[in-house]
Amino acid sequence: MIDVRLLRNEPHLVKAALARRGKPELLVQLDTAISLDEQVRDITARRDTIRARVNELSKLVGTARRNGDNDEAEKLQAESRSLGDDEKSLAESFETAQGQLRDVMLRLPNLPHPDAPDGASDHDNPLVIGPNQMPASFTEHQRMPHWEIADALGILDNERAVKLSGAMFTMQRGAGAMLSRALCQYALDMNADAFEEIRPPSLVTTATLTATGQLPKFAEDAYAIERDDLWCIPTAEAPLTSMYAGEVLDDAQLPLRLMAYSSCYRREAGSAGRDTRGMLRAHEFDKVEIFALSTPETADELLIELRDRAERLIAGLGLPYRIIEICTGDMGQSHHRSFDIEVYAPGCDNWLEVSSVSWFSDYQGRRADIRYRKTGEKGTHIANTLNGSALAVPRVWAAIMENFREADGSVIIPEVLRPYMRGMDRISPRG
RNA sequence: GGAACGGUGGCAGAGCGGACAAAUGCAUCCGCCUUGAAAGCGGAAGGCUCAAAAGGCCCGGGGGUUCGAAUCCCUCCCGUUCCGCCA
Repeated sequence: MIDVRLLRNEPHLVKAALARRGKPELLVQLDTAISLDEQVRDITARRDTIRARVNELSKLVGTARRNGDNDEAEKLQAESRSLGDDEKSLAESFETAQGQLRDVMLRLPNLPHPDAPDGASDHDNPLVIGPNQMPASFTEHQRMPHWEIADALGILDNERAVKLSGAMFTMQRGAGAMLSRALCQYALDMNADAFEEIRPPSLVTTATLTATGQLPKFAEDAYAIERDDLWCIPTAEAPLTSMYAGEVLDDAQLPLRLMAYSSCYRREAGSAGRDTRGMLRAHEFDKVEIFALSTPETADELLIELRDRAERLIAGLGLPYRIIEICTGDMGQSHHRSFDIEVYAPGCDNWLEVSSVSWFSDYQGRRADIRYRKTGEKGTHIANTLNGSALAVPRVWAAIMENFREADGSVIIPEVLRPYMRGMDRISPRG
C-alpha cells in the first residue's frame, strides 16, 4: 500500500510516479483515493469533537454523582445521550468511507523506483547482464523440446499427472524426480551461509495473502480452500513476508534474511492454453525463495545481493542466461524495482524466466504492518521487503534437459548437482 | 469435535464499571556515582491518527448494555491444559 500521507501531502509526486506505469485508469483511482481521504478526515474531525464532549460530560456525571448532586447528573446525562445519536451516525459514515478508501488503496500498485527503466511492455525491458555462458552454436540434438527428451528418458509422466489432477499438472519420476529435489537442495545449500531456512505452511489466511498483494486484486489466480477460509500459497514469499506481520523489530535485527523451499500453487487463470506441454507452466511447482526484511537504507544493496545469489545458482549450473530489468509498464503490482533472470532453452528456442528478484519498498511492509524501531529513537518505521526466486525448479529442469542433451539421447547432470543425485552424472534412456 | 482456563505496553504481569493509557518487574534511554563498567540511586519513556497544539482511537476482533467499559453481556478468532480422533 502506498503511504496515504504521501498521497495527501505530495499528490503530484505520486501521480507522476504512477503515471510511469502507463495505465491511465490508475490516475482515476488515485483521484478517488484522494477525495475519499478528504472525506474520511472531515468526518473524523466532526466525530472526534462530539466524542470529546461526551467524554467530558461523562466525567462531570461521575463528579456530580459523587457529590450527591443528582439533578445535575441527570441533566448532563440527557445532554450526553442526545449527542450519542450524532456520534453514531458519524461513526457509521466514517466506517463506510474508511472501508472504501482502504479498498481503493489496496488495489493501487506500488510506485516504481526512480531508476526503474521506463517502458510500455516486456519488449522494453533492458538487458542488464549477458547473455553469459552462451555457446557459439547449438547442435541438432539440443533442438528437441524437453518434454520429448524427458519422455524418451521415462522421467516425466504428465499423462498420469493429468489423470490424477487434471490439465497443467506435472509429475516427474525416477531420475527426473530426483533432479527436482536436487535443484532445491542445491539452492538451499548455496544460500545457507546467510539465510535462515524456513519450512512454512502451504495454506495461509486471507490476511497473509493480502499483505503481499495477491489479494484482493488477484483472487482469481490463487487456489482457495473456501470451507476453511484458507488459500494455497502461490509462492513462499507470502508466508515469509507475513512471518513478522504486526511486530515491531529492533533495527539491530535487520536485515533479516530467510529462505524457504515450498510447493507453489497457481490457477494460471489468465494463461489457459499457453505452454500446456512439458514443464513450463503448471498449477503446482517447487521453488526455493530467498527473502529479506530491511531498512530502506540497505534495501538497494540487498536487491543486488539477492540478484547476485540467484545469478550464481544459474551460472553454477552452466546454463546460458541473461538478466533483464523490468520496465515500469511491465512491473508487478507490488514491485518497486525488479529483475528477471532468463535461461535459454534451445529445444523450445526460447528464453525462459527462471527467477524474479524484486524490491517492494514499504508497500508490503505497510500492508503487513511490519515495523522496526531505531535504537534510541522514539517511534517506529515501516520495514522494506525484498524477495527473489533463488531457483524455480520446472523451467531450470527443462533447460537442463535441452542444453545438456547428448547425441545418444542422454542428458548430462551438471556437476554441482551430482552430490544430490547419488553421484549420477547422466540420465540415460532406460533399457 | 467436547470441556476448563486464558488473551492487557518491547517482554512478563496487576487491574475486573468513573480519578486507567493503565500498577509493578525486566528490557530501553538520560543523569549521578565510578579510571571504565556492573550494582546502586534519581529521572525519562507506549502505539496510531492530525502539519501541529488541542482532541480522538488502541487492553485479541466484532457487536451490545451504560451518561461512562480493559472491567458487564453476546459472538467470533487465537492460545494453554484435559478428553476424543488421527499421520
